[in-house]
Amino acid sequence: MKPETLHFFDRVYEVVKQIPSGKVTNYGAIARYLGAAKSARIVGYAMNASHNMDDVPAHRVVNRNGLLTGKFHFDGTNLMQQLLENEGVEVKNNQVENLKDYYWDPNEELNLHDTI
DNA sequence: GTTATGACTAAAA
DNA sequence: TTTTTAGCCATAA
Repeated sequence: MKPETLHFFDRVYEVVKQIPSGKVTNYGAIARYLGAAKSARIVGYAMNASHNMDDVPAHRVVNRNGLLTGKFHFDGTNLMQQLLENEGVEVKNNQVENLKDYYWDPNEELNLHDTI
């Protein structure tokens, strides 16, 4: 298959969609999974455009520090935090507690990229 | 076509 | 230790 034919955004969405409930990941991990380790910013940019796609759980993607950087892009003031807490993720002051415990790495969990 | 920006990250001070 | 700088590359203007 030729992933190059797909836009970067679409690949990001496919990965984000596969994040299990109650788990979170960071932009760098997704970028690395797509083969662009140093282009984490593009992943975040893709998330910004993901608002049109309801299937993309953007709230499960946080920055490397576990900080909910995209919180202000959600409708509600603390909608992103509530969504995570609703899934069992402990969030405190816009930051995920025990991030290492909730962390989900596509490179570790998704050995194959046939899903796309 | 060139410039600016960003839901980031890693390295340097 | 914390703060700043630089790199990254796809959109937008």
